Amino acid sequence: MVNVSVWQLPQSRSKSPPYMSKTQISATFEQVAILLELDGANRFRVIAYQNASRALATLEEDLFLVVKENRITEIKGIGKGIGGLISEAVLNGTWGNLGELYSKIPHGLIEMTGVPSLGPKRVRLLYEKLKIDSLEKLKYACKDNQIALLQGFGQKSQEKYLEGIDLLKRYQGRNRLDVGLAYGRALEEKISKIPNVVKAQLAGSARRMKETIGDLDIVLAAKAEHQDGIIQEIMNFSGIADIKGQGTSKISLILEAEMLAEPIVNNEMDTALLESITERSTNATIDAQIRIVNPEIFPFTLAYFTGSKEHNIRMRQRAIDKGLKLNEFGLFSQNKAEDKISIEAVKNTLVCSNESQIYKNLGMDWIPPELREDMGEIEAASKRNLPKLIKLEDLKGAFHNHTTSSDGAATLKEMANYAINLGWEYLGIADHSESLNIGGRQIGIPSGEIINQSIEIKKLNKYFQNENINFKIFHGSECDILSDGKLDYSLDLRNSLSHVIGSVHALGSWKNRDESTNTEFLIKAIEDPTFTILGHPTGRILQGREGFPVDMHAILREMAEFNQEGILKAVEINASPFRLDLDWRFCKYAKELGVPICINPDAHDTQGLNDVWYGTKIARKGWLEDKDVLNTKNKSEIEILFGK
DNA sequence: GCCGTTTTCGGCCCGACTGTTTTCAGTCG
Repeated sequence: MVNVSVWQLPQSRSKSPPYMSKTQISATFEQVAILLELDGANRFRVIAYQNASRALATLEEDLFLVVKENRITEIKGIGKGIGGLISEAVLNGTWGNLGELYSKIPHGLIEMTGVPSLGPKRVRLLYEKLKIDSLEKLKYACKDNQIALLQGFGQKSQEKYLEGIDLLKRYQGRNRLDVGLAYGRALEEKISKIPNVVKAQLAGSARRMKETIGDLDIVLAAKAEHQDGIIQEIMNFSGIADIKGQGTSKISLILEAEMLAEPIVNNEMDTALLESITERSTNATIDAQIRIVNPEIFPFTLAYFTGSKEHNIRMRQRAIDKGLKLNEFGLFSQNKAEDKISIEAVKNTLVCSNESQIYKNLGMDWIPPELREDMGEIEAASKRNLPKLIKLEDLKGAFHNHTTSSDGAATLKEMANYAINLGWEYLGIADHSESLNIGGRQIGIPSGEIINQSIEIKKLNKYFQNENINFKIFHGSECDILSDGKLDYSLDLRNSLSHVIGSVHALGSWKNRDESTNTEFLIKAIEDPTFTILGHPTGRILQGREGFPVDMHAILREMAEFNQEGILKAVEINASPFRLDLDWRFCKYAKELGVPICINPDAHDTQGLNDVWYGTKIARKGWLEDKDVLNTKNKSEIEILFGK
């Protein structure tokens, strides 16, 4: 979850405790886990740091408070050792003896583990035996035939590493959800068309709708006698950059852009997904794993490879508690499963023809894939208490959209017509405010000109009324939150609008300040009486740039207080697949606090309105139901809320 | 390094595939 880019221990800029934020400590522990692995540490110690990192990232409470009250080891996954480190980081701003680990491991080893089939153990061995501590040195050693001569290595490993170094340059790491889905659906469809394929379905993080996708997992069901032939057909697909591995039950491929050559025909997906395909650099690649199983095993394999890993661990534990054993081949009674692993064991499985029966056998409701992150869904499904997740059809409009008056490509009228065709009851227009400049060019609407937009909107609304069209345009603004937390435009102007979406655009000063200062300024903006919705709360661009540091839990708590007093302060899920900000991990907390969430496409053209598809998926991932989302309300309800 | 209603030790999810071995360790998901 944490983007690891700088390999050093954070230094505090604060003059008094808390010296470190939970985000900083969480990111540090993720790095520590990697360094420990390279150091040859016990693998469970590595896992302990990974778990602690995750526990901190999902901690809703104020960390400083937890540390002060000596409750740090009450958090599951944090014991005496790691708890001590956390307290020290928060109260003193120091990191115990972690500094030793950081200076001991050459950081070049980290990028070496990125080479396919080269892991921490072998990287360490290469470093110890040949003093290789960078990709360059590795490349040289391969060409110089040094690797093949090493004990435990050979000619094939050497060739693989050399190839891997080149592939690494084309590999972009994770991919945005839209890009991952485009590749995933393309491969899924191609495989489905092969004769004798009973079923092929995308699993993994793409099925769980994670905001970024590492690699693709596809589960393929076919009768045993057809499997070899099908594997051969897949290997002959165009658009395969490399074959990483191939067995009787699994193929591991690297896909390249040619995979997308044939258009996807899929009635569920919208144009936004198809558009994303063309935006993709043609030289980039994505990894894909295909599992081939007999049809009766399919639901188990699908569930297993949908994950997440954390969800699966809990599921297996639950099976054990019930005297059963769950794996990717079936659900067995413990005694019958003895000594029978893998495909042989299937003869003893409890028959489940779909995923829902697997959950049922474990005394649970079927869990939608988006929720399978071990964020409380196991408990909820056991108590038959899962949320009734929001659907795309529940949306009645959206509030954050642009027109040609600022940096949009479509006119007010074009945007409105498209929204009407989507079946919406309203469209909120929120063009940029006066201060927004990009590259010296003014993007936002000058305060003197906003009246023109207002007149045009009133005219259109009158027309809709006269023609008996149940549709209204709400005139808002995406108003810049300036670096000191003040809002752009005059108070009078903001008061004249139906809604004010406060967004940070000039990220510079926000990225250079610490978390608590940013949180303070953002709260100041939210407190402004004209402020309605917080736009793209951190300013992140997925796979592009990190957002500015801010304590989102604290922000949401602040917004909750206003809502308790009946004053609307909502937070947006920016539905653009480039952003998906608010992060879904905060949605459940917002929901529990009663802070309304708004799924906003931030559309800059008519097609952009379709991005609410992604926003809805992310909202589902964040446990949201229709009642938690502001833009599921109908037109008249919104008129009352906005007072316009 | 964490955890505990078989609790202070001995587990911690586990199977496929690969290459280098001649029975297995490392990597990956």
